[in-house]
Amino acid sequence: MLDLKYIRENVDVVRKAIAHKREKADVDALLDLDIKRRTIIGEVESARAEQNRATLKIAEMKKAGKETTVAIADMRRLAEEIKQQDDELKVIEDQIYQLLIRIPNIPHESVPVGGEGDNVVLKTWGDPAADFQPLPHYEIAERLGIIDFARASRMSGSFFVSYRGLGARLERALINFMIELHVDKHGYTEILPPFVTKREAMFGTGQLPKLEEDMYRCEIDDLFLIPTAEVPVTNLHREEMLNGDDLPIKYTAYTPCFRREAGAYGKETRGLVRIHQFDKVEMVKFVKPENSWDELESLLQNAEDVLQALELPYRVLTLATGDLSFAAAKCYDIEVYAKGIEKWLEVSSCSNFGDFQARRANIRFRRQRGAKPEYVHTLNGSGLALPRTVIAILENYQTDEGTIKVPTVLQKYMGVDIIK
RNA sequence: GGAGAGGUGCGAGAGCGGUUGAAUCGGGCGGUCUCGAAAACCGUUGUGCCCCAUGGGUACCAAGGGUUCGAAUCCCUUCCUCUCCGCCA
Repeated sequence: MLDLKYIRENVDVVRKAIAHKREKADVDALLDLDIKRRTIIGEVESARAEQNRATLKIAEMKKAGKETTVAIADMRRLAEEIKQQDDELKVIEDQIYQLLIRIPNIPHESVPVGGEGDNVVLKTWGDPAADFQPLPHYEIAERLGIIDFARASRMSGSFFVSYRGLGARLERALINFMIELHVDKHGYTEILPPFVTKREAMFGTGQLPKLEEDMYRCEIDDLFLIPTAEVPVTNLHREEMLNGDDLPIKYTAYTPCFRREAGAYGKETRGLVRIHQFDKVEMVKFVKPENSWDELESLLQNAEDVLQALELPYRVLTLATGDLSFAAAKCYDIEVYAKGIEKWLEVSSCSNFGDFQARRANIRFRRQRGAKPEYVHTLNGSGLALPRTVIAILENYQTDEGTIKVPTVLQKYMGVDIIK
């Protein structure tokens, strides 16, 4: 959410941001309502001031034993008026809020303007070339009996999977490896949060109101299954005043993620590429405003470190404005190369949200005791999403005998050096 | 699931429906004293919004409604915390 005052004073910047992000938001209506709002506030508040004065006078009159019925009758009328204006104000403020929460964050100046085709490849690491054509992961996994697509679909529907034997073990190995890397080497604190949150939490990080259709929801309790650990972990500090000395706060968390992927069924989603439930290790940071751009770079580096340790080829993209998510000011995508299906697959998005989420979730800090509260900046990035990492391992570490070598860093977790 | 208790400022904690933005204590900050420190004493110590803006106004005592001329204080709803009983991984 942007600051209303900021919008009022920077209309053009906001308009441009909306256009570049290919969002729809009615700035004119917002400004209109803002003017109305301020007019009414002026009226209501002077009426209140009068009411407050009168009310003191009545108290004095009573104390002095004077007759107050006339004064009270007058006040009754005034109170009625105030109530009416107040109701009107409330309607307007609600309308303003509804418009406000639909205005996207403003892209950073370094973000290329355009759509998906304008994403910029920032760098490529490792070698995507293969010396033989490996099988797609879904075939090799099926053959080795480490992922069971058919039975998972039978009980839960399509796009759910069940890992088995060393497949399940590989999943756990990756989770442990990533968490330990971020905790031991990158200085993050591990969090194991709830996997279900309330509506307000989804609002805080910006999933709602836009993405309601993309989430699983427990109707009776109005609770949502998290689509990413970003939601519970960022919301840990919702409505809090943090101590400036404690910043930056860096959390990493493993959670399963649930996404309905409504309307996303297509032919490019075979196997593990797009599933309704997947595991992910996430990194979340709360930082001082002046540091957030540096923190974005180190966040990206932390995510890259995972792929480098796994020795998987990848590239980094700077997303163009049109591809940027609603709440992000800037975002890097990391895509791992899968040699079997011959595709670059997104395994991480590292974003700086500036104060956009913090304002919405009301996460602030004070530099020192007694200093003015300021909004923190929040960032998050996957480190990494598991299924596509598994795809890359199954395809890139495949041998021409149809076995899978276990990446060196995972061997101590797997207990074996080959899956056969 | 059943029965209770409670949610007040940075913390603890008070608050007959009318100078309560909120007593008191503690903490923080500033000062006096001191060679320095401690102690003691004095002062100070919230956020948002609006405006004819070095000032004025208004709102906020979990959240939202209601009663009233006037609500932290009374009523209703919701959320959260705690205790006891039951049930359960």
